[in-house]
Amino acid sequence: MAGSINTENGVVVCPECGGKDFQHDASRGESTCSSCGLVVSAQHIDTGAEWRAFTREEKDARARTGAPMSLLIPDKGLSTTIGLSMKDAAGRALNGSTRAAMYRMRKWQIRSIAHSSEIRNLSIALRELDRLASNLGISRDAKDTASFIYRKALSKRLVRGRSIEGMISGALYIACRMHRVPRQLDELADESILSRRELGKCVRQLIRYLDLKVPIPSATNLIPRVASELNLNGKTVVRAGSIISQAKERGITAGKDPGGIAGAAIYIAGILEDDRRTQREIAEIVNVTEVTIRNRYKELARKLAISPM
DNA sequence: AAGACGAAAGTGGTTGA
DNA sequence: TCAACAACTTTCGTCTT
Repeated sequence: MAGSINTENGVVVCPECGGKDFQHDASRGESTCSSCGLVVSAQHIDTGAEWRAFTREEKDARARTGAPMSLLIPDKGLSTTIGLSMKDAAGRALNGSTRAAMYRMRKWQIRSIAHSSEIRNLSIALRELDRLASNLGISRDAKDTASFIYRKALSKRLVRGRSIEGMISGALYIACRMHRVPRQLDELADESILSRRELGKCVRQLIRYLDLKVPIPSATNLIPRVASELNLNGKTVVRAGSIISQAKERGITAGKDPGGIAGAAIYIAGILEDDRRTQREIAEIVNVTEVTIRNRYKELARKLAISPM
C-alpha cells in the first residue's frame, strides 16, 4: 500500500485521507501518514540544478560549481592538485628549471597528503564508513554526520590507541540515532569485526568526550520499518503508534528495550485490527525474543487496560 | 502441528555503597 | 571494586487453536 505525495499550496498532504502529519523514515525515503498509515514514497530533496539549459553552451555557461563539497572526502574535495602534464596554462611546454620545480612541488604535495597520519587515518575510516553505510542501507545524511563526528574525535585525539573501525562504527551508530534512522547496535556490530560490547564502549566514549547530545532510541522509530517488512496495513501501524505514545505518557517505556516495546505494540495492534502476525515473526525483526514480546505485551495490556482477546 | 504461554536458570549492564 | 538488581535471553514442558 503506497502512494505518492500530493501538494496543496506547498503543504504535503496525504492522498488517502488529506492528513498533513507524517512520520519520516529517512533511511528508506518513506513517510507514513500519521492518521491513516498510508506509506508514501517521496524524494524529499531535489538535488538537481535549479536551472534548465537547452544547449551544450548554455549548460556550460550556467554550471558554476565543481563537484559538490563533501565531508566524505578526506580534504573535503576542495584542494588543488598539481597536475601531471608538463605544460603551462597556455599549453606551452615548461622550461627545464620550472619543470624541476614542478616535480619538487608535486612530490611534496603528495607527501604532505599521504604522510600526514591524520589524513591517512581518515582515509581508512571513511572507506570503512562507506562500506558499513552501503551494507546497511544508510543514507548520505547520516553518513555525513558520522564523518563529522569522526573528524571531531580525531582532532581531539580520541582515536589514538583505539581501533579506527570501532570509532567509525560508533560514530555511524550515533549519527543514525541523531537522524532517527532505526539501526540497532547489534546490526552495526554484525557488520563490523567488533562485538556489541566493544562497540558500545566506543559509542559511550564518543558521546562523553565529544559532549554529544544524542536522542534516546525510541520504539516509535522502529514502527515504519517493521510495518514495511511485515506488510502491515495502515490501520495497524497507526494503532501501534498510538499504543506506544500512550505507554510513553504512562512512563512504562523507561529503561525497556525499544525493540520489545515496538514489537509488543505491533503484536497488540495486529490482534485488535485483525492483522495478526506471530510473536516469532515480530521478534525476529525487532531483535528480541518471543518471550520479551510476550512480557511487554502482557504488561502493556494490563497497564493500558487493553484486552486484545 | 504451529503458535502461545509461563517457569526457571543464566547473562551482561547499571547503580550505589 | 563488589554486590544487588532489573531487563532480557535461553530452554523447555504444557496448553490452545
